[in-house]
Amino acid sequence: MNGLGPAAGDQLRTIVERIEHVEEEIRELTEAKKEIYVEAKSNGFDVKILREVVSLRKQDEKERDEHENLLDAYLHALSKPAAAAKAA
Amino acid sequence: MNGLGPAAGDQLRTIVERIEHVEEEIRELTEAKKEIYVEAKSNGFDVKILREVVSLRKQDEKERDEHENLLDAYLHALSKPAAAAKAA
Amino acid sequence: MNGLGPAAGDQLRTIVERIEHVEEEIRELTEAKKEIYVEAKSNGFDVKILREVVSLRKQDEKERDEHENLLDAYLHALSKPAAAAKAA
Amino acid sequence: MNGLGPAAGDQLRTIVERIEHVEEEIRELTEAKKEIYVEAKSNGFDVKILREVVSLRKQDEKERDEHENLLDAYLHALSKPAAAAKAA
DNA sequence: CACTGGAAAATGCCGC
DNA sequence: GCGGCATTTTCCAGTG
Repeated sequence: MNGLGPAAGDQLRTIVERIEHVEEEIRELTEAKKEIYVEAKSNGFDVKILREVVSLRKQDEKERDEHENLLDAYLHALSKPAAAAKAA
Repeated sequence: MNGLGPAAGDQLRTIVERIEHVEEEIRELTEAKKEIYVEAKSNGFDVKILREVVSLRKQDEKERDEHENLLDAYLHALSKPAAAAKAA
Repeated sequence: MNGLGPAAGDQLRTIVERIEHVEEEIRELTEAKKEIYVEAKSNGFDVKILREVVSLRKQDEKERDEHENLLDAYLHALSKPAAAAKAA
Repeated sequence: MNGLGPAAGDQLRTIVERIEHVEEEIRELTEAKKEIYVEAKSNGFDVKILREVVSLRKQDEKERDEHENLLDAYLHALSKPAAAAKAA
């Protein structure tokens, strides 16, 4: 016995194919992204700076989220009756 | 002067938006992929092995052989008692 | 009242300091480990394979066999044309 | 030929042993850390809160660092003559 | 084409 | 003992 049921082969094939399909789409989009950068470059943009801008916008967002999380964590810890208050 | 033409701002905005859109699609597909694995798991498949299967199908035979040869060489070198591991 | 005794603050401080101290030691060792790999690499070793060797030595034979059997079962199920993959 | 020099076996063994030694030390420290938490718990502390405290102290530090980094990044991007300023 | 940093995956730990 | 979470490890795109 191997832990697989009777019709496992078919199911397995379906699953693997679905995964491979999704991965193929991801690869295509990654390629598309690369091409956008190439096109931008050919229009005179500095690719490095461009990446930096995109990255900063992501980080800004993340920063904002983390702030909220941190705040929540503190509030949560403080709402606990005991040890948290001592620690503050 | 900065080396960019007059409507560079608009162009820049468009570019950044296109990139962010593509990245969003990639995120969604990555999420979809994760869900396929979760679903597979709930159907009794071993996710780790499943990933290994998908990964193996990506490598062509030659690469696989090369990898195994290299790994064998290391293991063999390790099993030798002393400095007898000549580069055969 | 919070369920902690009077000198809980001191105790807490001590505990937190001990934990942070241990974590610092772990960080240092992790760093040392990284350096060993870097050194090995600069001596011409393939780091990826090296990691694989170390990892293989961790698994005992039994686990390795079980893993291979399971992997074989999956690959076998995949190679079958239809739903013939009975749980043997 | 396999990419390994003549005395590779000895060198390899030494490297692997050093790595395994460091990993053993890390395991011991990780164990020690776990025991500190167990001990704390037996002294009436809430382990979950304790972890939260340790983690918050780490995050606080990181947050401060990241703030500086983010600020630096912006300043850096702005000091670039062209595209960055448009993006601001 | 080797290095680096950031994303994805594996592992280990905790509470149910 | 299983699923979710945090930590660690591995992988890969991007850069010089």
